[in-house]
Amino acid sequence: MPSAAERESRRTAPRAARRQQLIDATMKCIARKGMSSTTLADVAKAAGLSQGIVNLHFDSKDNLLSETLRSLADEYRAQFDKTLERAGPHPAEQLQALMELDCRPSICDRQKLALWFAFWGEAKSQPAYRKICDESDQYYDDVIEGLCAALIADGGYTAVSAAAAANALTSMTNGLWLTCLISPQTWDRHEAMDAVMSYLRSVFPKHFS
Amino acid sequence: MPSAAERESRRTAPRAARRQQLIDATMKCIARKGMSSTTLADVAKAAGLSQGIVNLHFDSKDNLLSETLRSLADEYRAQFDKTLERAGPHPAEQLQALMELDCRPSICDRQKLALWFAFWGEAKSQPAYRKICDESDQYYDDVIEGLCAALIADGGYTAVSAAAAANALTSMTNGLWLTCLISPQTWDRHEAMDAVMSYLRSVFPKHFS
Amino acid sequence: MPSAAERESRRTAPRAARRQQLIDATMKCIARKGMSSTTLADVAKAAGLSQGIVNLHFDSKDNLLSETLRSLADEYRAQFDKTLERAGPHPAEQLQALMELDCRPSICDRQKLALWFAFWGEAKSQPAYRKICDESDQYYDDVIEGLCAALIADGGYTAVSAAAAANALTSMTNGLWLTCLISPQTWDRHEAMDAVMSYLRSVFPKHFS
Amino acid sequence: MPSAAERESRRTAPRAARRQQLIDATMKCIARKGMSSTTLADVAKAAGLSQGIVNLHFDSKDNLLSETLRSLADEYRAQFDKTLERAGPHPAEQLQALMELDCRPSICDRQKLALWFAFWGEAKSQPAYRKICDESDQYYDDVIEGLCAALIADGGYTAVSAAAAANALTSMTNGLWLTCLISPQTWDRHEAMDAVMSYLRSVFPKHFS
DNA sequence: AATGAATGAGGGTTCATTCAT
DNA sequence: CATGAATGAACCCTCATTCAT
Repeated sequence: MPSAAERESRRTAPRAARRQQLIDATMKCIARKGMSSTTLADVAKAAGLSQGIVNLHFDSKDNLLSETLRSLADEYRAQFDKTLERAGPHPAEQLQALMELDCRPSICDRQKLALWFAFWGEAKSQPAYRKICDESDQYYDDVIEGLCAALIADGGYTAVSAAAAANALTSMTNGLWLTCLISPQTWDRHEAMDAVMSYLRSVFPKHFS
Repeated sequence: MPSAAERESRRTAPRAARRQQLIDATMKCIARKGMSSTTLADVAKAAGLSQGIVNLHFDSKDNLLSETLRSLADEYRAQFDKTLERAGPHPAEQLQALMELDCRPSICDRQKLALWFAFWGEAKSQPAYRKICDESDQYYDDVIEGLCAALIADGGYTAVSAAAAANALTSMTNGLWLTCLISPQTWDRHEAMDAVMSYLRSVFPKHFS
Repeated sequence: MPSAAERESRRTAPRAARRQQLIDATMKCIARKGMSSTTLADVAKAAGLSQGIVNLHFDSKDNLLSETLRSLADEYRAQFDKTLERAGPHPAEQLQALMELDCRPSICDRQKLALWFAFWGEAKSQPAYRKICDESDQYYDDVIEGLCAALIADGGYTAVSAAAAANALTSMTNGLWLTCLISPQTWDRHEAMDAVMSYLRSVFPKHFS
Repeated sequence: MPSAAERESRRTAPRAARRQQLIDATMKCIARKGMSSTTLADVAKAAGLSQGIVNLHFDSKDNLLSETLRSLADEYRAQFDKTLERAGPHPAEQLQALMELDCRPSICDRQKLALWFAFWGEAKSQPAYRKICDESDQYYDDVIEGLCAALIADGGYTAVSAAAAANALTSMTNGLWLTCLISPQTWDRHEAMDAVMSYLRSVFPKHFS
């Protein structure tokens, strides 16, 4: 006889699993067909489930999409934090590791990027999306600006402020993603990383030789 | 009484004028409601015309959207070329002028950016959009890489290739646009320009003091 | 200076010509695309004229279609009467001539038959069509029944009434048209005429050896 | 409580039942309003169901119409075969039974005939319709020609070929239907049958006294 | 008399949502 | 929980009709 905890988990764990299964299916559909062509029927079929399943678990399509974006954002954040944690202790190492993360295939593949841009494309008119993105972005900016500030303090650089450097770096990775999405055939992972490193070398020459 | 030329234009020009009127209305709608919520009825109403007008002039919604993107791209290109032409003769001046263009209100306002991101969001699944974007992007890359190459040759810089610099610069402006779209309250035109200039100063110190 | 009659004809004759031109175009369209797919734009284009022309000359589509049917019916009637007139004096000759008319290419071609069946297909729900058809049909039946009666009187046939024979004959030609329309590849003009003649020979053996 | 078979049929049979229900509604609408005035909204309302139901079960209006014609053709064929089967063993009996079938109210009523002519009216421009009609017609022709051949062999008739007789007979019934549709007030079931019998008596006098 | 741009009602179709099973 | 048939609002698109030129 299952314990109360077991019963609880048996009731909730599958529920969470179903939700994730549907979110995964949603991601696949949006990446493949685009946001405006993705229907709940597509999602259900991609998940191998029945028509009404989405409304059962997410109440509405809007909600499913928001949760999908949140899942996408959480996934990125987890990788961000793990990368930061596993990098060496020095700010330069950490900064480089974060830049490399954004060029790594697990982040920078057209499937994933299509998702990000799909949501960004609706962000202006969907405050809910903007809010989800904004929360994390704020955090990333703070972290990167902190790392830049540490390098500036350490190296005695005077040509650039921490804010400007952080701004430039995060913009650069976002912009590189766009090229990867629009012109995949001219895009090259190493050239992208080169561009970022060229900035780091120029701005923080003592740390990135 | 209209001249022959006027009479001629009255028969032909209105056609182009109507199309532009509808494209403008489409832009307004997409910026306001998002791509997936924009209906032909919205567009017609925004243009102050009747339901069937769009299909009369564009045959299909798909075509209207493609033409809208093309118009958006043409408009940017016109500004790009004009900026290049009006800038001083020196590559450094031209490069800075182009970077400033991307931060200027006529380009970098949330209305316009929402449009760009709306189309980029569908680009993966709509090859037609990708193609339109790609054509111009190729050209911009070539121009900017050429300017960077000129600076490198002139200044004897060795730390960076022209390709990497161009890549970094265009990515940066694209990325700055995203911040402007997503986090308008934390976005600042001068900080954005600062970030770009910090890169130029670092990479081409002799030209951007 | 034109006389009143000339002025009149100048004003009306072109008008009649335009109407016939549009009716001809309508026939072509219905035969080619079917009644339910024929639009006024199709008709105007087939006539080499402009969009609004039909409503100018016929007020409405319904009216154009009715007039087209009337024109079709008139054309058949003219041929019917001419055939009757040109046939020899004997009822048997006249009857055979009329039967041959219905198998002649000028009547029995798929283009024309498609028109007839298109109107018959709408006849149940369009009393106007039924009325137009009915008027002539009445007349044809009378003529043919009269000829049959003459033959019966002349030949002393007792096996069949004039009404039944007329009924059988007109039905047969109508039915042969259907085969021509539906199964054109198995249809043969001479076999069709054979079938009709087989009836005439059997019923009126003294007249059709 | 439903048996397993009933439960099974409740999941599958309703699907076929719904389709037939919609086909019946379509027939009613076409007979009443004509083919070109029949909308899916009409059909749905006639079936007592909702707007989207037709596309749910038939995917498109075109498909619904084709299936309706097929149903109409199948229904006729079933009656044809049943008539053949229930008639006596002699070819003459069978032939007469088939001719009587075509004059029987279950076949030859204006509702049904309106349907047939509606489809024939579009047959020229809709090969799909022509194909459906053609298939069965081929079969009917073969059967009737076979019966005529048997009679000719049996009676030693020389005046007519089996093909011509079959051709004449089927044409006649089709033609009689047209009169029933167009001139219902002058149409008489017995006169129609008389016309057919007059042919049979004349051509096959030994079998139809 | 003729044009053809414009209208807007109404068509077929899609799809988020509901609900009986 | 899950299904999938059913709904009906709203979409894109067509087209008969109007009207300024």
